[in-house]
Amino acid sequence: MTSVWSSPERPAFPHQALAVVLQVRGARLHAMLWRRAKEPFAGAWALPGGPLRPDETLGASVGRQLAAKVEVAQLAHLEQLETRSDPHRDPRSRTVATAYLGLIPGDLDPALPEDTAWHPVDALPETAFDHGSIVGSGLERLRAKLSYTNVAFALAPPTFSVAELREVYVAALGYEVAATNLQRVLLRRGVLEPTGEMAASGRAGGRPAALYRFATTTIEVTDPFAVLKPPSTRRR
Amino acid sequence: MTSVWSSPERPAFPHQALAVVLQVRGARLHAMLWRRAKEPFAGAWALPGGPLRPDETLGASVGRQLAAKVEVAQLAHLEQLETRSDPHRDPRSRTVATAYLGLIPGDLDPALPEDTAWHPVDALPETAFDHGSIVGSGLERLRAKLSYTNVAFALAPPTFSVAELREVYVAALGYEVAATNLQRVLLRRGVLEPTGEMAASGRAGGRPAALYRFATTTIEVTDPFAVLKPPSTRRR
DNA sequence: ACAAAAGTGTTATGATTACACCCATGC
DNA sequence: GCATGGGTGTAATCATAACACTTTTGT
Repeated sequence: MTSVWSSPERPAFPHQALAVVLQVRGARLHAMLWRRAKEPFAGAWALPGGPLRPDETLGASVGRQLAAKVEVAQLAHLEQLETRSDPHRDPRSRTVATAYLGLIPGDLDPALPEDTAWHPVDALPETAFDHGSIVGSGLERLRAKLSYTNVAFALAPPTFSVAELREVYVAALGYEVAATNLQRVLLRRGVLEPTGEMAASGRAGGRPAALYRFATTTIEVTDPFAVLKPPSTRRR
Repeated sequence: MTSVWSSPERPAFPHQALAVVLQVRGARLHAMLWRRAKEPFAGAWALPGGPLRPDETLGASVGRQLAAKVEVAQLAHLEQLETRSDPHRDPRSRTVATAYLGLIPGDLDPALPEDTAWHPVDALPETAFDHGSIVGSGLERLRAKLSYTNVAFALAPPTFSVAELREVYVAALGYEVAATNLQRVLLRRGVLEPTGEMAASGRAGGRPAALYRFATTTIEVTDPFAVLKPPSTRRR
């Protein structure tokens, strides 16, 4: 199945797989973008991605395209975000695009191609096509999931102190989070577990921090029912 | 822009827009499906939908295709769900499909074509393609959103007693919900407002129920931070 | 000793569940 | 009067936020 047929009855559309890749760098959340050399949007920044091939799924396609920019193994999480279909989103010709959200742990510093760079999500440069608003969707999704799932495992290093984890949350959420409470919430939910090891205390002294890790490195819902919980089963 | 070009560099794919349309009927949540007459999957039940046209968005396409089955004005809510891209999801030839979730208020009983019928989501008949699992995704999305948004407006009649609303929640969530608490949660959040009117009391007597309506008929997040709320701004 | 950083104890707050009880209506 | 629902009052539970205080380290 290397070719796909089309007819007036079943029109066909070029399809792009795009990725919003996010990473916390220097206490700020950044998105990976590459600078377009050619028109349209020459000089503007675009999401990594490219055409879907005849024999791959969108997920596989995103992985493949991303491999041109970073080592894909470094992506700790990848999920489908949304599909954009405005007929004029690409001025050249109609293209449908499905965006994914990818997350990279903060301890990695993947080598990037010449044209590719990290940009703080709260100060994006001029973006190409509808990519700016797609980054917005990715951000929104990440923020929502940080609060009721364990996704933070995909942004944090493998092992970390609560203070470091707090930085990740603050960078991603964009507001202050108290380390004390963060620790307790995540421990009670069983999201974090102590490694038993300690971090060296800083240059200025201070009690050395205990190191933690995420109990799971697969996304899981940790706070299932925001409300309207099913009736409690226990009798008293 | 009535035609779309394709090349080995930019392969094109037929694209379907599908809809998971849900409604509470007789205290059970149902999905709208039509019975396929032709192969493949002759006799199996499929989601309404069809090919994306060259000049429409996916959202518009879903609306148009759905119009062939129900009066679209009856859909109180429609949102994009996900895009399926398995190369073999359609055995005839590769097709990408984007599914939407549509909700119809319980007081309506739209006329359906001959081949189309409602099926309880907890007892679906044999389904075509990957449509069964797409219904599953829709259900999951609905259940999650019932708990932190006001989506229930799209399943409930315009005006209702708390007991009726409770039925909607029970049918959609699949577990018991106490009317007392449901009322208080939704009132406190400002999701419901009293109409001032009363329902006639039933044949067997009983206190007449007060009628309520949803304050908004647009989806809104009503329980924003499951946890990790931003610090409170008020000083004490 | 003292400053710095981490972590624990403790209280307050707020939302929600559970459940007893009171209210309004038809027969 | 009494059965049938509907609605309110209230206590118990639980998760979280806030903050004081203790612990452990470097200088």
